Amino acid sequence: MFIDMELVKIYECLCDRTRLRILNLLCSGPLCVCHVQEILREPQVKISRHLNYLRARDMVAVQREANWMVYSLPEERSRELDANLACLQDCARDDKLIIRDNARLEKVRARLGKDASAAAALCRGMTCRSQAPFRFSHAQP
Amino acid sequence: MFIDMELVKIYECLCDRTRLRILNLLCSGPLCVCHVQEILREPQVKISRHLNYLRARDMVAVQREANWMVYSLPEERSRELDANLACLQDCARDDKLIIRDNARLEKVRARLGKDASAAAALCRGMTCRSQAPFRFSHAQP
DNA sequence: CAGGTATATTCGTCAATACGAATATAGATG
DNA sequence: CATCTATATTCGTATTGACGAATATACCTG
Repeated sequence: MFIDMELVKIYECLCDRTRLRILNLLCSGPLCVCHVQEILREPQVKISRHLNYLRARDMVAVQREANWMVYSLPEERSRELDANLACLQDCARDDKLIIRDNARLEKVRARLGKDASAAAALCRGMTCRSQAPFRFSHAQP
Repeated sequence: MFIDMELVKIYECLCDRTRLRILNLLCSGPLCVCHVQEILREPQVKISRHLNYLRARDMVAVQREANWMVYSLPEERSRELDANLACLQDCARDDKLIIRDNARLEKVRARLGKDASAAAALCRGMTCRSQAPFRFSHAQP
């Protein structure tokens, strides 16, 4: 209804490079903090604080998954948010950083794809009952 | 090419209520400061400072017109800027403040329409040779 | 419950920004 | 040149946000 209630808030969330990258990632589906961290290659505190910033403004939703916090876009999204995320995806598609992020994201998703339950948990944001959820996927080569 | 070069800058410009309103106005064509001021009903310093902010980031262009400074969107606009301005126009179309701004804007433009040279100068951002450009249009009822 | 892993919070600091009040500037006019 | 009008700048201040280092919390595992 009023500018500040939604639109300005959206732009405030988008006007930081790290948050913009995070939101771009979440457009492809839910992710836990460590995966965001792995993809952006930024320190954990930084990621966590920006996710907190986004959460405080209802731009993302969280769900605990054992030790992991799975962040996703909120299920109910305003028209403004949807429009701006679409615009972002369109604008960012030829940005080098975003391209690199998306490439890394695909790798992570491919890796998760090997563990059906972990991937399913990530995608649904629901409980994963396998013995070591996600664990293997964080091993570095 | 890189996020910060264009996209973040755009969002920084949009993440303030006053700047967002100004940019919405300029989407309809050039305006001088006093008209922006009249439409937004905000103090002159505030308008001037935000216009300066936008100018420093190449989000608007200026042209002096006698005593008046005529602001407009830059002629050459990046794909990102165009996309985001279109998105803004779409999102803001049912915002009460924006609706009120647009209504006032139409009144100003209607008033200017009576003076062909003043209106033309505004629209083209070019010199107006009539004796008292714009003057009458600032008179309050 | 001891220890590990994933994530969040606190703390101190630094830079950016928003604002109003007062003042300065640039051009027009008489 | 004195003055008026439109706009910009400076000043002082308050708020917000970004960051890294260190620490805390929550859940899991043995």
